[in-house]
Amino acid sequence: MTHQRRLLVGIIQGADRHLDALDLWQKARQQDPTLNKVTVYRTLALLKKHGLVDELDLLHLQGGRHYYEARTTRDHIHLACLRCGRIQEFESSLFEKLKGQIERERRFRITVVRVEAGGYCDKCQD
Amino acid sequence: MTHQRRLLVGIIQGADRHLDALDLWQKARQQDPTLNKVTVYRTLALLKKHGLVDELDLLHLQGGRHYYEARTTRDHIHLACLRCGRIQEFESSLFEKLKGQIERERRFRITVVRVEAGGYCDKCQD
DNA sequence: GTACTTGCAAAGATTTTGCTTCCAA
DNA sequence: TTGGAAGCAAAATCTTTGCAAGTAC
Repeated sequence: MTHQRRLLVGIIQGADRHLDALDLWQKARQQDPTLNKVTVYRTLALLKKHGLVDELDLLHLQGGRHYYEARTTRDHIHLACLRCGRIQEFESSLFEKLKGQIERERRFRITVVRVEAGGYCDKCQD
Repeated sequence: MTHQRRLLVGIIQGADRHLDALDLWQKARQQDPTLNKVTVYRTLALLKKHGLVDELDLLHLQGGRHYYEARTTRDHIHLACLRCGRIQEFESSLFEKLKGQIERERRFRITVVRVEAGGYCDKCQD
């Protein structure tokens, strides 16, 4: 556990929105200007491999980057508004049931699941 | 409607697996060797914009590329085995109910939805 | 002390853009 | 004929790799 990793993990856990690698690097550099972008990518890969962060695309609303969030106890769905860009999160017991159905009917053991819906949020409908 | 577009659309619709831009280009070149890779990207962007193809990442099992499939009448879930790489598709009325719940409870009008689950398929469990 | 991590530079992979020429309608 | 599309080359974006030097334990 290096101080670079401690710093990056702290930023991800304290984030109030989804960060991509560049966002994370820029925030980290405010506290440690020598921290290299490559270290960000390597740390994200490590955290992802260990299941501590989830990787999202948010439907590539703004290019091909990936966003990261600390894994929480309960899976949730991301709703991305195609007009205003707002990202909402949504939890549902139906979603939990759906995962159970997949595990039972296909005998597929789920370790990571990503649900992203695009459309128009309540504020962006005519 | 150019012959390049006709060719690319035909390949996507006839595909028996998920193709990325390079796959598509290589298949297209067999029939029209002058077809440019850029045309593939531009055509995919157009089809995506018009909702005729869906873009997937399949959890980036092998790098950061995108995969495309012709949009079908019914949404489905992609199950990616982290060990053998097999991709399964799964349809479920629970999934339809879940979408309905989101639309009702959040008043969010869904136009595109992507569900990708990673884990271990029936053949890859101990 | 040693195995693992970092920084740096460079390369790699994927996708996009500018611009000219061409073609479908 | 004309506006949009394709081809080509080059650039932009995002991510990974090789290697020497540094650091946690």
